[in-house]
Amino acid sequence: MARKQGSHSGITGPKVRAAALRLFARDGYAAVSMRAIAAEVGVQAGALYLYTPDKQTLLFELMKGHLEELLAAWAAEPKPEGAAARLEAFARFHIRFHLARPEAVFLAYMELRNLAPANFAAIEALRRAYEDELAAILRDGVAEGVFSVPDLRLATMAIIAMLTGVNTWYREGGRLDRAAVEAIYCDMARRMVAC
Amino acid sequence: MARKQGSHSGITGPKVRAAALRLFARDGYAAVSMRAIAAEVGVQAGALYLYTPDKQTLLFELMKGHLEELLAAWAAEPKPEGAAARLEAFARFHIRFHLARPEAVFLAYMELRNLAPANFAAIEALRRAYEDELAAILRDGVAEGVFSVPDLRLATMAIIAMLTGVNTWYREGGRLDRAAVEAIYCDMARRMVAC
DNA sequence: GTCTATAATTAGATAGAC
DNA sequence: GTCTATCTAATTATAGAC
Repeated sequence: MARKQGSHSGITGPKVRAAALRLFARDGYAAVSMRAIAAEVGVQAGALYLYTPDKQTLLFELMKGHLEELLAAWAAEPKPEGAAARLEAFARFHIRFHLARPEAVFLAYMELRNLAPANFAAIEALRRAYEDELAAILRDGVAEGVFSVPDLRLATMAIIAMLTGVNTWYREGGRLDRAAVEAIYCDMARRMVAC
Repeated sequence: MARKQGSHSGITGPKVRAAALRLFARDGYAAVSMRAIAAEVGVQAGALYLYTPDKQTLLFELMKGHLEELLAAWAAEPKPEGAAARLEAFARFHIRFHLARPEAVFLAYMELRNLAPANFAAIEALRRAYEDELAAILRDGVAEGVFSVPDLRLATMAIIAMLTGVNTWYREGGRLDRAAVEAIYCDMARRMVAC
């Protein structure tokens, strides 16, 4: 019987996370067995527990990693002068970042209910921090007199929902490329809050 | 041993669907066992199979029923003259209908991947029919010269994503009541497509 | 670091009593 | 119409060999 043994080490950990992300996104956390993840990686189920204490932690680490990467990437973006330009930068960044990792985005939205309470709280805090970035841009725009926003929090939620919605229908090789989609959504976001 | 027997008939069927809806929405289709549904109804697992051939059909019927109800309710709405007024009617209807049944809405968005292929196709057709209702309003508005829409399909998806997003954050007894939320989102939708 | 084997539990669905 | 009992298969996680 073929028995793979020896040192593949150093890469199995990332492979486990990649396989879990792919399968969780495709079939849902509850529907994916540890055996299925192991098969995707090419090891036996027992070996997974060298890389994660349990299935729940695997899910949490994936979601946490995604949101931390999102916040870090936005922090690293150049921030132009003026709220209008910063809103455009945010909209374009959001679409670009989210279209580049559809599986992680899907997971972060769909599997919140499968998080243990403490893990859920941590994820919600990260999400809220990201929303606050957009809220700050809108607040600045109102202060500058370039935006008209009836309700700051609702406008924030509306724009994020609108932008994230791209992931539900965008397909590579479709009618519009990413740049065109970015431009059109940018325009719609600007209109929503323009004076 | 207490053994409930006799004719509770005529109400168990609806109770099964209601229990399945509640549990599927809360825990996810894959995480809910037939035993859990039975316990919620107050019967044993075997009894469920008098009301559904299997778990998959139970999910499909819930989603199909929700979307058919959505289409029928919109068809029954009064349609004012003019695309601008019809857009307002659509936005208000969408928020009102969706906030009234958060569990069914959640299910219809989250459990698409757990549908068998044929069932998925049927659900997608119903969803597309609903999207087409909004697309027709936007097209009429462009023809009337009251809307400016860079891309009809993207504007349709953007408005629906924005409106449906209300369900993710709205809580009864929160800062704004439903009427206020309707009004603000209506305003944002109008701005998005206004000339 | 990975395997095999296994414990303890639970799943969807069916059969037959009442 | 519902219950009890059961079949078959799959689940998470652990123990110990190598």
